[in-house]
Amino acid sequence: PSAKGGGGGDDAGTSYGDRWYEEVDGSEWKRGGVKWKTLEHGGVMFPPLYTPHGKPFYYDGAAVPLTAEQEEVATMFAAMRETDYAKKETFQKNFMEAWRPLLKKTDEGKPVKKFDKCDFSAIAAHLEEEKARKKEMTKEQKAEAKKEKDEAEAHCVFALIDSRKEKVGNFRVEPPGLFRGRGEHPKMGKLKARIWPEDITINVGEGAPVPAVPDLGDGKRHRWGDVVHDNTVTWLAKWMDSINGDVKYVMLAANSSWKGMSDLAKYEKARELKKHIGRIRADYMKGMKNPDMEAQQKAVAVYLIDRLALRVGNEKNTDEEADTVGCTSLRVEHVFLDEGDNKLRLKFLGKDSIEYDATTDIIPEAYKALKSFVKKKKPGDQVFDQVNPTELNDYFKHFMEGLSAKVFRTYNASITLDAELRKTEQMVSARQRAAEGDVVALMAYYNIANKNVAELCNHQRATPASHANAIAKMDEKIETLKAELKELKKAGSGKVEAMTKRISKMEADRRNKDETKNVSLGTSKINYNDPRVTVAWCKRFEVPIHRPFPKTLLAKFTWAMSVEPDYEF
DNA sequence: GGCTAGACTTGGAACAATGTTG
DNA sequence: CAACATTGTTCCAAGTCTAGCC
Repeated sequence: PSAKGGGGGDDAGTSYGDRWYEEVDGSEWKRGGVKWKTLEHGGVMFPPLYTPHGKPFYYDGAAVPLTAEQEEVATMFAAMRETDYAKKETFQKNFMEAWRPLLKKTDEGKPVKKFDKCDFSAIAAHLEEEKARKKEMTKEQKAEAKKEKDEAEAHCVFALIDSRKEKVGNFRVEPPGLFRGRGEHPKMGKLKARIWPEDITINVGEGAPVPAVPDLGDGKRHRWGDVVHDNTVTWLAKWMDSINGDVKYVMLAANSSWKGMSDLAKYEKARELKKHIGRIRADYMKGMKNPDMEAQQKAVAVYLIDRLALRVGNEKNTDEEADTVGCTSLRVEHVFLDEGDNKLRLKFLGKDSIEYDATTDIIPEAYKALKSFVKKKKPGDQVFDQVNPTELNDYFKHFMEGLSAKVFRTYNASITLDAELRKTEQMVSARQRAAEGDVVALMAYYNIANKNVAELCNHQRATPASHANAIAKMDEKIETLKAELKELKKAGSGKVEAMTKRISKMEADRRNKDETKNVSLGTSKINYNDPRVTVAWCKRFEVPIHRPFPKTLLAKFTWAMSVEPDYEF
């Protein structure tokens, strides 16, 4: 039970209204603290039960009749036939292993065992047809279908929490399917089981009505697995995932007050780090000179987390999960120290199996220390064998309450954005403003600042499918404009200057598009950049807030809108 | 103390809606 | 107005981190 700070009486901190951000400052948002007094909601929506299509499946050239249960899983695979997953051996193997027990129930004499002899093409063709039929629906039909869906879900969309109406995020229970792990995930292709009401725990206020168990259409009367009244958590429902055994939660949407308060608390914590970062940096500089190996490793690990914005790198089980690493789990094979004096190259797969590959100038002390850490070790050995995330996070607590490794990422991202945006006057020329218009020129610069943060955090994406095409089109356009320019020059036209500008703008756009083809800008905007930095900047430069923050982000960040123009992270 | 269940944030891709263009 | 591109939303996987168990 957390006492409300700032004179709110001895009640738990849940008495704020819709505009909670005018009343609280984020400091009362505590893990394990009381989150609500009353909680009422409509429960969850289940995916429809499987309807068999009866299309044939062939094994070794012959049609094999499938039961509904068998066909359902075959159809899951058929739907993924053209994806990269379906071509991977691990996926095929896990899929067959999941499918076999179902097939076993009926196959006599002609067991379906070898993946290579399976032919899903008729089922795949059927799925294509269905897709085409859906596409051919008229506008009216589509609208009608959407209306029906919305009506069926309406009771789940909002929750009533301490008299506030709050949007629920993911009230749809995940449908069964073939697990799509990222990277080389050992479990890819396994069957993710269907979730039934009996698997679900509902969390609801003590006096509130328990949400009705929906009729699934299977003629059975279902019940919730459990109903609890836990006011120290923010989830409305949960169930256990059959792939990894971890818990999946139904929580509120990003624009809810709970997420907002938590967000505010997160950024305030990161700002708090500003006051302590000097001491922390001084301490790791000292630590690198400490003859004790453990002290040295801790110092260098913190240095990398701070300067390279690495994640802490918790332990992973490579039999059950993809082999990815973070700072403390780096292995010798990921570290290259032969790229020049005091140059560190790190090449490893991080979260989501996204590759980190960058060479950074580091301080000589860290370079020297790293050399000693990898000495006499095998490629598969840990670089930081004497430190682990728990120890690091305990150590951080000596400097600041609540400080943990991830705070450094938030801190570095937000402070970078703030610093970059402070250079706006110098970076956006009057000429550019005149040529492109103020808002366009300013937003181009904002996006560069945003891109710098994304690169700091190594937020990458696959090149969009349309990229090459789009670039080719732009090139073509540039060529035409250049030809036009030539004509204008020849004619001694007054439009030469305007055309030159137009071309350079176009070329800048092209360059920008190409340079950001592999950069994912959204993640830093949504999770790392203190929104108040952006809001204040918009106010200072008279940029409409919807330019950097489209509708959903605006809703997510309502708490940040009233910040003063001179706000500093 | 070490371990892990549990809760919550972070993450890219897939999908849907909307905007642009020919 | 269809085809395509872009932007916005949903999905659900994959991290972090600590309370509380032994």
